[in-house]
Amino acid sequence: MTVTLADVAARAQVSPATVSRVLNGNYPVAASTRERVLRAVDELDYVLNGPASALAAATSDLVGILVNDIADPFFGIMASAIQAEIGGPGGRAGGERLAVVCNTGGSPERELTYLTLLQRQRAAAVVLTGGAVEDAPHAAAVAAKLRKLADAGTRVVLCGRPPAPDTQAVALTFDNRGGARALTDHLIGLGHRRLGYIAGPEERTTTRHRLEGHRAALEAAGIEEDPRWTVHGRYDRRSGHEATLELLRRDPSLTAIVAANDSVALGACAALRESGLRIPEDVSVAGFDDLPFSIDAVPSLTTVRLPLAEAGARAGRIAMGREEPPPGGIASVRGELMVRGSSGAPRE
Amino acid sequence: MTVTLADVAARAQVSPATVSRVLNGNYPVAASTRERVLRAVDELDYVLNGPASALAAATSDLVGILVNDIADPFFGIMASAIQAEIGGPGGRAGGERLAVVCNTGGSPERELTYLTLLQRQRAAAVVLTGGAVEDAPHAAAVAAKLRKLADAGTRVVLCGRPPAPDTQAVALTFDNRGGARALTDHLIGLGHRRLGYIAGPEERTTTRHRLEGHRAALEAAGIEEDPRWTVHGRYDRRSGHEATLELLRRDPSLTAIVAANDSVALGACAALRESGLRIPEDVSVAGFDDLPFSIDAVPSLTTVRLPLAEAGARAGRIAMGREEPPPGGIASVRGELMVRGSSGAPRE
DNA sequence: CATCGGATAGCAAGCGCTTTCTACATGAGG
DNA sequence: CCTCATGTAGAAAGCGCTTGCTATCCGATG
Repeated sequence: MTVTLADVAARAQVSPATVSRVLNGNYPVAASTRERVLRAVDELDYVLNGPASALAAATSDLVGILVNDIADPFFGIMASAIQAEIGGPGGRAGGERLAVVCNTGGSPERELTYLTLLQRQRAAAVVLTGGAVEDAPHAAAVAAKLRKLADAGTRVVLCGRPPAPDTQAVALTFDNRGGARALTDHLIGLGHRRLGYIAGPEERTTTRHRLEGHRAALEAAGIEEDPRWTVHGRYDRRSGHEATLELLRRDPSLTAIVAANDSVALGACAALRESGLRIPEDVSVAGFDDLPFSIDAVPSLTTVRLPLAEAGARAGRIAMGREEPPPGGIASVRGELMVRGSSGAPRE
Repeated sequence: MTVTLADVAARAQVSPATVSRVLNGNYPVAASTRERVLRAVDELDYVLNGPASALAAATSDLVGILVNDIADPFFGIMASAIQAEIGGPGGRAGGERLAVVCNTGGSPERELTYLTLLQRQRAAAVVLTGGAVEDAPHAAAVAAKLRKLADAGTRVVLCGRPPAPDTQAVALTFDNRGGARALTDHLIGLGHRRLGYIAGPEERTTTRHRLEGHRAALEAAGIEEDPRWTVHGRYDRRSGHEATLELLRRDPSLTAIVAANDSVALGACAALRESGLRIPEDVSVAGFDDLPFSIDAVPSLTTVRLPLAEAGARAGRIAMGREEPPPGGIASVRGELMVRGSSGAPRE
């Protein structure tokens, strides 16, 4: 039924070994023979059996990409960039790799399960994107897994994720703390003194780092933070909406709201408008990430641009061994403050 | 170095066959034996060799998802929904499948290459999302590939894509025509008579169907369309921006602009604002898809909601054989008109 | 003219797992 | 007491490919 290497070999009047070598192109084969084989492949419409060759060669052309939420452009952009670099179809010839995008939904268990699944597939490389969950046992489990993967020859790269100690994983970390600091500095510079902060889920590194940057800015400016000014939520619009109403309830005198990311900021904007507040005249709003839609918000969103595509591309290249890992295996990727219409001086 | 089934068998004092059966759970194994095996697996930290078992069993647990652009939430949302249903980790027990998300970038060649790659991996199922390219040779090539995949036992589902004739592929098609018709009907109902249309790339089914729906509405209302009112572009914001300026140049008297999708509509809004025009007082704008950000636009976008997540989930279930395909293998998924702030009666 | 080395091609041994078929108990039924 | 289903486990034959090693053919060399 299905055509195998042997069929092609028979048709081309050569041995299976030769066909394999023609297909893999890593062994001298006479031009005439090659052509004969290629013709046979074509005529029989032969398609290599991936699992079989992976088994025999003990390698695979699968590359895993772990994301928290593929429906979120934050991850989509990174995944797309990684994907473009791992040399899938369209990339430079030779390595035709398949990107396996795994949606963890932010769940530690699923993260682990996916890593096992990728280990099972003997993935050529794995890229983990986005913040990590801050839970010691889980972090240890992940580190152990990553170590095992590395041992098995899988290259591991972290993109937008803090380094994993005791691991050979290369880390391209976003400077969330620095970006948040710059953002809040900007608001303080405009004259704001009462700033609400809508943080992400409690246990994530990204959440903590951004919050720390924010607080560092407050502290540097001698502003004492009111505990009521911080609300935790998810990284989505809805959460921003709810959190904003909550902040407004707790302290109606806030003049600025800093959000965990752009989606949250958009939700905040909506809530403010519904509350009859103008942006930025009554309340300034700031986001984080600078996703494509941020510039289209009205007013356009002041935020911190993270070079998602660039970082993803770099992670992809490193995963493919096409670029040297940064010294020490760790690089910090900085964000850039984008001042736009949603931030202004506080009223009066 | 790496632990194999045989090692586990030795440790558990059983034959490899038994270990395999315990792991696959499709053959009676005495409880005590099972436990012994499981313990050995645990102690040795054994991980099944995916390629090997795929080869031996002639099946794989990979599911391919083809998308045009994973960075676009339109596809991200569908991919996410499909993924959730194919029973990856977190899904109901048993089938732990890996979703292979392939980014075609809208390129026919890459689409074909990816299909071959998935065929090579002996994918369990393949879901193709988004519109198809309207090019006879290419369509034929894809159809041939799909046929071959189906022959090899791979289930093929089209999600948000027109049916592929002569193929066993199940199709969940979006009623783009109907949605577009409803949308333009709405605008005409508001009193608009001069409507610009920013279409997607020429050769795509989605583009054509939406445009046809739009024109059908015009015709039904007895409005003769001016060729200058249609501009083609890409499905992104940038394109919407440029196309809008072009439309305005061609006919400044337009009172409404219908966009190929929400991103394009957002670009259109930006261009209009920059041109000093108010929305919807001076010009109404409408999008398509109802992506999450559409409701946050200011004014919020009138658009056609496509049940992306629902369709994706259904496609995923069908791909897994967990839901009956629709009768005839074809189902039309309707959109829903969402009237919001960006559309209003024309001026004067 | 015998010999040698380079270029090609083939042989055959796996890679690690699944699965059919067979073997062996064991307790039930006659 | 013997025969038989019934329930479990093992032996072994692949699955389709890669690759180290060997064999062969040739023109080049001494």
